[in-house]
Amino acid sequence: MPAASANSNPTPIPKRDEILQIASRLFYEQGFGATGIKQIIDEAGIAKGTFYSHFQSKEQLGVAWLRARHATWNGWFEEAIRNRKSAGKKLLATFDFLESWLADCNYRGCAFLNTMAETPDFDSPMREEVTAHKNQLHERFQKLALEHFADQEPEASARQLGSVLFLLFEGALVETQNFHDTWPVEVARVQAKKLIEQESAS
Amino acid sequence: MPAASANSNPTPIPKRDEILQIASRLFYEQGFGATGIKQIIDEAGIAKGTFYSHFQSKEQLGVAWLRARHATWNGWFEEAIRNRKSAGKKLLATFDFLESWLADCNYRGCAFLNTMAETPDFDSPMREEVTAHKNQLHERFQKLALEHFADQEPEASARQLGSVLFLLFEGALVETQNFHDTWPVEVARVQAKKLIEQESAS
Amino acid sequence: MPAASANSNPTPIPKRDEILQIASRLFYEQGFGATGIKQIIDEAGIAKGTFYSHFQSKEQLGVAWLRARHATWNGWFEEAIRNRKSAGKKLLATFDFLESWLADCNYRGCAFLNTMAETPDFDSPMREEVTAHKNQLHERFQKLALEHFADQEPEASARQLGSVLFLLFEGALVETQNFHDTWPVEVARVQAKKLIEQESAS
Amino acid sequence: MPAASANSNPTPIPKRDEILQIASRLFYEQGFGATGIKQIIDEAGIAKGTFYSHFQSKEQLGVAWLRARHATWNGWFEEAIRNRKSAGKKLLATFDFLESWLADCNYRGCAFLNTMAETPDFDSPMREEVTAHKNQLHERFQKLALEHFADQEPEASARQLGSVLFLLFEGALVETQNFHDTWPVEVARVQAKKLIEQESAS
DNA sequence: AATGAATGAGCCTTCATTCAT
DNA sequence: CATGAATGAAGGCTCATTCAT
Repeated sequence: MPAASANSNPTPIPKRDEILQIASRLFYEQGFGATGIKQIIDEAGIAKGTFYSHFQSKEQLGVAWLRARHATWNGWFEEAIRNRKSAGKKLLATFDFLESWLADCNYRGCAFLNTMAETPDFDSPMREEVTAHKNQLHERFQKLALEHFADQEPEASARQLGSVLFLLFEGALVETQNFHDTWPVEVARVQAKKLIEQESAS
Repeated sequence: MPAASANSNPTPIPKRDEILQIASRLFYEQGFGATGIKQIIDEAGIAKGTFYSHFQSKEQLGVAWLRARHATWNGWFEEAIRNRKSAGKKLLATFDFLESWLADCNYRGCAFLNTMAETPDFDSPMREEVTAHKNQLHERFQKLALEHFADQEPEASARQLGSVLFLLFEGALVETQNFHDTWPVEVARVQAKKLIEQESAS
Repeated sequence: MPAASANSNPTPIPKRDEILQIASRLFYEQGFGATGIKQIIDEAGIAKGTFYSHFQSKEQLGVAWLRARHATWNGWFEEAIRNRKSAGKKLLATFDFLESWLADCNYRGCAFLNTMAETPDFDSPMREEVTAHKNQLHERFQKLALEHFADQEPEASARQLGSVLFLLFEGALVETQNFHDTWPVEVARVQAKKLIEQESAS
Repeated sequence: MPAASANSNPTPIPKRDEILQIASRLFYEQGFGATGIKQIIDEAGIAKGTFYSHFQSKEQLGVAWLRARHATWNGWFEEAIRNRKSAGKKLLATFDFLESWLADCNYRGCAFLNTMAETPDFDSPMREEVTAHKNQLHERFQKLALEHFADQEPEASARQLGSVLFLLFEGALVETQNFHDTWPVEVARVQAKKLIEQESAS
């Protein structure tokens, strides 16, 4: 037995993370409400009590899921636009990212919007995560828009364009999920290109 | 007893309709999954068996709900744009309607998109109702766009604009629900106006 | 098959009553809190849901138990004093009853006081049953005392004696349960006799 | 580090005592069965294992609670009668003490009788504490009665009176807890006075 | 001593559906 | 058509206790 790092467990994933990982998959694929604690602990191979020693409640697990998802998804998003040379190119690239991500996730769509749909209470902890996530995404679009339109448009106008691109992004996301077809992304991208380039040209 | 209007029975509301009406309210406010049969029959004041003599299953009730909702919501939509004198005006009016409807429903949003979010199976009966509803709405936007842009744009371009307006509508809908604030509708309306009028001007 | 009353089921005990009967035994023997719904339904041979179609909640079952117990126990009490020729004799007979009942129930004591002990919340539905039961028992002692002392004592004094006999009864009950020995009943009876007869003599 | 009082450790409260103190409050207020280990360790700010290194089991903690409670309550009792000049006065003073104590504890009543009620097994360790406590209290009443009635009554008669006063005390205790009203103490005190003084007079 | 993850049986309650009446 | 008792799996969560660290 030379070292613990040899074969089987190179730091065997802290149990809490394993639970979160399994739950994340199930919440995303089936929905938060449709996923029971039992399924999570069965797939994790642990006892009920073990689960509750790691998470106060199912809702707290839901919050942890959305927080982790926020980091993960933002990572994908930023990575996808990182190499683009300008803010305009980055804005356009978001729609390429949208298309490939939605195909990859089998059109299950946005974990946050799906959660919002089954969480009517606006003040619930999970809804706060949803709002925070979308707020940040909206701000990201605005920041890119401000950068791109800075020298040709007044700030208010640039902000409006950032919001429009955000809404096109969200609309395309939701309708691609709905139709299981990426035509909405294509439509949005075409319009986005027009907005981004036309303004430059005028 | 020749006619139902004869004596004892002023046909108040057929029981099936009453159940559907109550269920519709609950499904919309709380979500389909979060609403139990028990609550429905309790509020309707009927027995379990009575419910199942009217509806095969909860899912069938869900389908009936979405079908009725489709008719109702489309009625609101058409009514809201009926008086506008041109297709362009009608397209713009859809955003006014969106704003007032979302405020009226306490930002609970779209019954169809909410249902989609908690129904991962694309082939399920309820998802079919969702897809059908959004398909028709999209076609409505295209039809109006074709009418409005008919003489100044090629058909493909008009269709693209119809789809863009649809995506702006859907994006604004979803984000107004999310933020409990109508700024997204305002953003979408401003852009919609630009698209509708600018094209006319160019 | 001549009649349903022949052999097996002469009105087979309504299921609700059977549940109540089983639960009553378990609540009394083990305590309300220490008895789980599972044990009740297992002994009744029914499903969880069946239980909940008969009783709203465990607490409601508890209330039903105490109400039934009130009727049963009062029946025993009244039966035990029924044949005595005078109010004084009846008052004395309550202590004979107390002794034989406590031995019969294996010194498990009073269902109501036991329930009170594990129900700190004074306003809870089960506590209300306890208070009502003891109130009525107290009033029974007072009524007998008024009858017995009517012509030799002012009313207030007769009431005081009724209450004293009630407290002796309750004290003896509780301490016989505690010690698993009926000496407290004996002590109480001797004192009761003195109070009942001495007053007559003075 | 010769003595524990040296530097860092002003020995605030030994941890075991702190646990016991917290548990005592919770057991008394909520009942033994209704109080979970988790609540105790949470309020004590310690870990599960720490708890079990101080107490073998919940039941052993229960025993420790009752032993400590015995000492505490007896202290209150003795303190309350200490200044009275005679055994007769002391006997009477027990009812004054009863009244003020029951009001102070918010009518939660006697920890021992409450525990008895939820502990059907007569031979269990906790029941032994209950029996021991009540035995000693009964003996205390007898001792005072013997002292008070010594020269006017035969011993057996004095003992009987001691037991009667004990039963009145217990009955008043239990019914004051039940009714959340001290009338039972008042009734018992009036009778006690009569017994104590009348015998002296006869 | 002290930690807190792990256990597994148990808590009370609700689920959608069926079926004998 | 209507009733509501019956099902059995599942819901989220707590229980007292153990044990490797």
